[in-house]
Amino acid sequence: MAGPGRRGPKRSEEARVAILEAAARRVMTDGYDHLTMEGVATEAKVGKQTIYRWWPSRSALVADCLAERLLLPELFVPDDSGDLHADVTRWLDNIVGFLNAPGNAGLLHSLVVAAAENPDVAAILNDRLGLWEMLDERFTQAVTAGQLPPTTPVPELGDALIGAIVLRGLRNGDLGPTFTQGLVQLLLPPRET
Amino acid sequence: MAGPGRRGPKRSEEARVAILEAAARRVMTDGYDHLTMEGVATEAKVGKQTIYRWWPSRSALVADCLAERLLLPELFVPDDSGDLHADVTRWLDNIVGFLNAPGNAGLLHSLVVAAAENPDVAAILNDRLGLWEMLDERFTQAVTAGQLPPTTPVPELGDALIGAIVLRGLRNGDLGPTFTQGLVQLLLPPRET
Amino acid sequence: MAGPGRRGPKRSEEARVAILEAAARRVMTDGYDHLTMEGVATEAKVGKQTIYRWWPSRSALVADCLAERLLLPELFVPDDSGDLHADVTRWLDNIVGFLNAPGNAGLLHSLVVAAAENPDVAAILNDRLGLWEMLDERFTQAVTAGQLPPTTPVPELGDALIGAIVLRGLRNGDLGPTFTQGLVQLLLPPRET
Amino acid sequence: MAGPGRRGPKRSEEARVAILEAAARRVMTDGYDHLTMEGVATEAKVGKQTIYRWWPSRSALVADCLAERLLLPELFVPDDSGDLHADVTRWLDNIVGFLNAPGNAGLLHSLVVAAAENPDVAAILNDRLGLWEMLDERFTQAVTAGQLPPTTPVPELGDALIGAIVLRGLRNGDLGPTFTQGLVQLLLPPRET
DNA sequence: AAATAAACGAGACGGTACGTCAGGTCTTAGA
DNA sequence: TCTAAGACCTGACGTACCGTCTCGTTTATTT
Repeated sequence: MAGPGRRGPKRSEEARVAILEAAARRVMTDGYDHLTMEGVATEAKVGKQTIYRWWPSRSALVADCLAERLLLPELFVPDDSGDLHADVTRWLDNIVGFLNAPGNAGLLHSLVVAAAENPDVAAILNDRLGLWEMLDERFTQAVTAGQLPPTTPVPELGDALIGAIVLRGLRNGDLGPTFTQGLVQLLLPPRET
Repeated sequence: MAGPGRRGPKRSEEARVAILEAAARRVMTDGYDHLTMEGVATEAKVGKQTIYRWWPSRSALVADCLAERLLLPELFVPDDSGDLHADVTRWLDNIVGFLNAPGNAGLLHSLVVAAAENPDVAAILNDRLGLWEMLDERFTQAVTAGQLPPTTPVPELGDALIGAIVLRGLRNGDLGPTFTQGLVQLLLPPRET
Repeated sequence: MAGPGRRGPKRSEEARVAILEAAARRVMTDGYDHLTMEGVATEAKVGKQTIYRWWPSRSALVADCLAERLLLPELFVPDDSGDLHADVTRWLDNIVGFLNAPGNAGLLHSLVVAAAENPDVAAILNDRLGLWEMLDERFTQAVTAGQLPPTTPVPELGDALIGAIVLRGLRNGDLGPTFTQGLVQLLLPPRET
Repeated sequence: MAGPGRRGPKRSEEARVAILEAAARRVMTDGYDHLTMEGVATEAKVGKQTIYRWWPSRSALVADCLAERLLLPELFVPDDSGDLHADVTRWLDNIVGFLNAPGNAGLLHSLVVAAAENPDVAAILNDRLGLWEMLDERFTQAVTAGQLPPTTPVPELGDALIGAIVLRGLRNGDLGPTFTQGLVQLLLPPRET
C-alpha cells in the first residue's frame, strides 16, 4: 500500500492502536455481534473513514485484534515435560481456566461467530494463534517418543480436542475437571504405570 | 396465546408455513447473517407484524426452521449393526456427505453463528436434533456390548466427534475419507481382528 | 402514492408539518446552503427516512415550504385602484419592504439558489406564488384601461420588474425608494396629469 | 521559474492554471453545485493543499475563473453606432446567443448560485465582468446624445435589462427574438422614424 | 343477525448503523 | 519552500433494517 518512495504522511500508529484497542474492548464487553464501526470510531476518537481506510469490515478488525493478541493474550503452548498426560491436562486446564474466567464469558461465542462469518478470522485463529500447530508439534513429538502409537492421526486429534472444548463452550456446558479428564482419558492411550 | 373460548380468526397455518419456508430458503441461499425479517416478510408475502407476533427474533425463526426439519431434513441416526467401527464410519460419512453437498456449503457456518448468538438455537440443535442423544445411546450400547471399555467418557466422546467435524467445517478444511477414518481410528479402540 | 382503498396507516400529518416547519426555520436562520436533511430530521424529531419517504431532496423540501407559504407568507398582490403608478409603487414597496425586513436578509439568496438548483422550486416560485401571474393580470388590465400602450410586452415587463429586484437583492444593493421610483419611472409611461 | 537569489520555488504557474482550468471545466460540464475541491485537485493533478493555499473556497475559485475569462470569454461590450435600438438589440442578441449555445446551458444557473452564495463572486460579476459598467456608459452616452430622456434612471435600466435575462434564463424560459425585441420595446423610447 | 375481537397484508414511524463522499487541516518526501 | 500525495477528524449523504404502531379487511366467535 505504501510504496518506499511514497510522499505524504505515514499511517498514524496512534490511530491504528486506538482503533484496535477500542474494538477489542467492545468485543470483550458487548460481544462481537454488538460491535459497530461507529462505536469503535467514537470510542477510539477517530473518523470512520480512518477505520475503513485500513480495514474492510468489522471482522477484519477482529482478525487484527487477534493477530495483535488483544483478545487472546495467552499462547496456550503445551509443555513438553515428557509426561504427555500431564502436559495435555495442564494445557486443557489452562484453556478451560481462561474460558471460565469472569471477563471471558462471551469471548468464545464472539470468536466463533467472527470466524464463521469471515474466513480471515478463521485463518488467523488457525495460523497466527497457533493452537493447532502447537498441538500438532507436541503430539508429533509424542509419537516420536513412543507416547502415542505411530498410527495416531495427529491433525484429527487436535480437532477433536479443540472441537470438544468449543462445542461445550458454545453450549455453556460444563468445562470443569470432569470434562478435561474425560477428554484426556478418551484421546490419550492409558498411562503406562 | 389462543384461549379456548377465543374470538376471532385462528392463526393462519398458511402464513406460518410461508414464513418458515421463506426463512429456511434465505438461510440456505444467503446465510444466516444476511437473513432479515423484512426479507422474510417480503418473500413470504406476509406483514412484518405477523412474524413478530409469533417469533421474537430471527434466531427464534431459525430455531423453528430447525425444529421443523426445514434446514436439516436428515436425522443422522447411527446404526446399530453390532459393528461399531462400521456404524460410526457410516454415520460420519452421512454427516460429512451432507455437509459437502452442493447446496449446504454455508449451512454449518449459519447454524454455528445462530447457535452462538442464541441459546435457544443451541438448545434446539442439542435436543430436538438429537445428535448427541443418539450418539450417547449408541455408545452406551457399545459399552454394554463390550465394544468400548466401560470407562469410556461417553459425553466427551460425542463432543469430540461432533466438535472435530464442526471445527473442520468452519475452517472449510478437508471433510473427506482421510478425516473420517482418522477420527474413527482415533476415538474408537482398535478393531479386534 | 396512497391509493384510495389503501390499507396501512395514513401519512402522519404531524410529522409532515414538523418537517416542513423545521426546514423553513433552518432556511430562514442558516440559509439554504446550510440546510441539511439530518438537521431537519433532528429538529423535527423525525427519522431521516420519513423525510426521504416523501421528499427526494432538500430542494423539494424547500419547494414544499414555499407551496405551503412557510417561507413567503405574503402574497404580494398588486392593487387595482385605477392608478397604475400608485399600484405598482405600492407593490414594489411591499416587496422591497419584505426583503429589507430584519429576518429576511438571506431569504432571497436562498430562494434563488434553490430555484437555480431545482426546476421544481423554480416552478413553484413561478406558478404557485403567482408573482408573474398577478403582475401579468394587472398589466393586462392596465393595457385594457389604456394606462399602458397596447403594444406593451407584458411578460417582459414582469420579468424586468422582478429581475431588477432580484439582481439588486443578490448584490445586496440599495433597495430603497430611489430604486423603486427609478423602476416605476423607467417601466411605466409618464403619468398623465 | 525561480528568480536568481530566491530561496525555494516560486508559486507554480503551471499548477495555478491547471487548477483554474480544471475548475472551469467542471463548472461547465457538471455545474457549480457539483464542483468539488477534490475533483478539481484530481483533475488538475494537484494536491488539495495547493488549492487551499491560494483559494479559500470553491466560490473563490469560480470567482478567479471568471476574472480570467475562463467561464465567460466574451465581453459583451455594447456598440455605440449612434443607433441605440440597434446597439442594444445587438448586445441582447449576443448575450442571449451565448446563453443559448449548446455548452452553456447550465452556466447561468451555476453563476447565479455562485454569486448568491459568495459576495466575492457577485462582486467579480459586477465589476470585473463590467456588464453594468458598460451598459451604464452606453446609456449615459445615450442620454447625452438625446437618445434617452435626461431623467432616465440609468442604473435601474441596467438592472431591468440584465435582471430580465437572468430571470428568464433561470426559468429556462424563452430567450428568443420575441423576448429581446420585447425588452427593447419596453425599455427604450420608441424609435423616431 | 349484530357486535366484538383477533389475525392478517400493508406500510408509516422514530431510530441505529451502514459504507461513501467531501470538507478543510496537517504531515511527509521530493524537487 | 512550494508541491503532490494523501492520512486525519468531521459531518452529511442516502439506504437498509430494526421493532413498534396504526390502518382497514377478513374471519370466527360470542351475545
